[in-house]
Amino acid sequence: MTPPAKRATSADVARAAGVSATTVSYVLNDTPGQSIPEETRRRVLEAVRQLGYRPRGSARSLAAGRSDVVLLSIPHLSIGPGITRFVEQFATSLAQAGLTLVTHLAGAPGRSLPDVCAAIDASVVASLDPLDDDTAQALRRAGADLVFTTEVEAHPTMRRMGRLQAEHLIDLGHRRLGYAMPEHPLLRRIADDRMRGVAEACAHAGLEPPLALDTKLDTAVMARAARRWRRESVTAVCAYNDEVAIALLTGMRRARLTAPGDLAVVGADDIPLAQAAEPPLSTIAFDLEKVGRSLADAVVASLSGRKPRLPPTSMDPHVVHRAST
Amino acid sequence: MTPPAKRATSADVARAAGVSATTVSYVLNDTPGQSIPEETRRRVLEAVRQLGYRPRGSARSLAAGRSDVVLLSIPHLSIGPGITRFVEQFATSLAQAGLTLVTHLAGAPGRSLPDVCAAIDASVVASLDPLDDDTAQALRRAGADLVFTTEVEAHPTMRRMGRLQAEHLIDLGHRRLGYAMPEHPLLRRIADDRMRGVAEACAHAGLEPPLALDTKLDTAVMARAARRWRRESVTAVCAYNDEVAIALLTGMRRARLTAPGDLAVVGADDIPLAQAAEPPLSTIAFDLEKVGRSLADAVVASLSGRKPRLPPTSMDPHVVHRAST
DNA sequence: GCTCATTACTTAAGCGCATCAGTAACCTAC
DNA sequence: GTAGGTTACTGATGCGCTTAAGTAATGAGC
Repeated sequence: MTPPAKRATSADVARAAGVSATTVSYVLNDTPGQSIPEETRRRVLEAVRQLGYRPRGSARSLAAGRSDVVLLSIPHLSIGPGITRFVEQFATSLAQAGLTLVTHLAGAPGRSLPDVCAAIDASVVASLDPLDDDTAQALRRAGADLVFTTEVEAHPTMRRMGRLQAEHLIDLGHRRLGYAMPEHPLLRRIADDRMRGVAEACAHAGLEPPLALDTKLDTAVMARAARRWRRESVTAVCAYNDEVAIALLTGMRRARLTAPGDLAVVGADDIPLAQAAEPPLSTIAFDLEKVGRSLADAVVASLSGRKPRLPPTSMDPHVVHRAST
Repeated sequence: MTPPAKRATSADVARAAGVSATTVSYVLNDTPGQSIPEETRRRVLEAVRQLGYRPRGSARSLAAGRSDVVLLSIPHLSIGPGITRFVEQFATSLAQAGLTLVTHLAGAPGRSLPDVCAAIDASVVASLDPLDDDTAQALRRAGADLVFTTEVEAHPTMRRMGRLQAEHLIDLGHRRLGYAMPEHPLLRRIADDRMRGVAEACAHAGLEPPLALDTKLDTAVMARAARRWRRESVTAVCAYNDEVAIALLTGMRRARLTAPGDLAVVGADDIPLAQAAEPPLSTIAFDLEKVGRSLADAVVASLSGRKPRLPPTSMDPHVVHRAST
C-alpha cells in the first residue's frame, strides 16, 4: 500500500515537464491551432505517464463547459444479453470519439434521471425508454446539451414487433391467434404496445383480435393457458417475450400438446436459450448492436455538428423462423 | 421548445432570494453549525424551485473535493434479473445517504474503469468483479476515495457455489458427478472457479473430480453430452448456470433421458425460468438485494466514518431444491 | 534593417460552487 | 454600560482546469 499519494494535477505535470499548465492542456487535448514541437509533447506525455496523471473530470467540465460524459438510462427490467451488447457497442463507439458512457438503471426510487444527470454533469443523456417532455425539459435544465430517446415514442417499434409476430403466424395460415401476457405489472405497458401490434395485423388480415391470457412463469399455469387457447380454437400464440414463450412450450408439453402442431408459438427478443428450446423457438430479433453504433454516431454528429439530427429510430426487428411455428 | 434557457446557477438563486450565494449553499447542504431562520430557508427553497436549480455537479465536487458519486462496475455478461435487483437496491440505499450511483459495463474496449472514474470524478468505485491491485491503485490515483470489491477475491464465493451444488448432489447419494462448462470464453474464469468448488466437495467426500464437458446452448450438443455422461456412469451434473442447465434438460429429453432419474441436474443463479423448466430446476440462489443494501451501508459508513471497514463479503448462496435433483 | 508572420510558449481570468474567516446586529450578564 | 456570546448572514478565496489574449524569439520578405 503506497500512502494515499495525492492525486497529480496538471500543475504537477507542468512542473515535471518544465512547461506551463496551459501547455499541458494543449498537449493533452490536441487543441487545434496550437503548435507544439514533438520534443515538448514527448516531455509532457512522459511526465503524464510518470505521475499517472488523469485530468480531474469535474475541473475539466467546469472549465470547458461540457463534460463529454454520456448518460444512458436503461429500463430496469428485461436487461437481457441484447441490451448488454447494445450498451457495449454504444460505449465503444462513443469512446472512439472521446466520450465516456455511464449508465443509470431507471425505475429505482431515490434518484431521478435529471438528478443523476446534474450530479455527474452529463453532456448527453440517452434513454431506451421514451422520455416525456417534462423529463426532457428537466434534463436540459440539469445541464444536458443533448437528449436522445432511442425512439421518439417507443410504441412504434414495440407495435412493430407485435405486428411481425402476428404477420409471421398469419402467413403460415393461422386464423385465430392468442397473446401470452407477462406477469410483471411493470412490463404491462410494453406488453400492451406489443399486443396492439398483433391486433393491428389481425385486423389488417380481417381476423379477430388475439385472445390475450395472463400468464406466469409456471408450467401448470402455462398448461392451463394452452388448453384454454385450444378450446377457443386458437392455433398460434404470440408470447410477450422468449421467456414467456419457453415457459409456454414447457407448459404445453405438460398438457401433451406439441408445437407447432397443436399450437404454434412465437417469442420476442431472441435470447440465447431460444435456440435451445424444444422445439427451437421462432422469435423476433433485432440488431441492437447496430442501433448502439448508429446512436453513438448520432450523438457524436450532433455534438460536433450543429443540429441534433434525428437518431436512428428503428431497431430493425425481424423474424427468426425456427421450429416452433 | 423553450430557448436553451441558460442553466441557473447558485448566484441566480441568491439574487432571486435576496441573499448571498453562500447562504444558498448553506441552505441546500444543511451545513452544520449554521443557523438559518425558517423564513430565509423558505425563500431560498422557493427560488430554487422557481428556477429549477440544481447545483452543477462538477463545480460542487471541484470545490468540495468529493463528488458523492458512486461508480459501479458490472461484468459485461450474465446481467440477469438478479444483478438488476442488486443494482436497484444499491442505488436506492445510496440515494438515501445522498449518494448517486452510476454504472459502467466492464469489459468493453474503449474506456477502462479508471478512465471512467476520472471522467466522472467518482468518490467511490465498487465492482462486482474482483479488481486486481494495479486497477485498484489506478482507481485511487484517478480520484476514488474508496474502492470496494464485493468479494476481496471472487473465487471464494464462486467456489462456494460450486461446492454447494456438489454437496447437494452428494447428499442425495450421487457418487460420480459431471460439470457442464459454458461456451463463452469470457465465462471461463468464473466457470473454473465454480468447478473448483465442485472438485473440492468431491475430494472432501472421497470422490473423483467431476467429469467436465464443454457445452453449447444447443439441444443436440446437450443430448450428446448427456449420453456421454451416462456412458461414463455419471449420475448427476452441476451446470455452470441455469441457462446451461435448462438447455441440458432439453437435450436430455431429446436423448430420452429424464431428470433426476437418469441424470440429476443442478443449475446456478436461480433465473425466473428455472422454476418453469421441466422438471423445475434445482439451483443455487443468492440474495443479491441484501448484498446491495449492505454494500451501500458499508460505503456510507466508511465515507462518513473513518476506516473503510470490510464490505460484506458473502452473497449468502443457498440451495433451492426443486425437482431436477 | 525594418516590418510582419509564425512558432512556442506563458499569464491571467474565470467556470460554479464550498468553505473559512469575518462582521454587523442584537441579546444577555454583571 | 460594556465585555462576551449568539444569530444571521456576507466576502473572499480557491478547487483544477480551459481558453482568450499576450509575448519573446526566430525567420522571411523586401
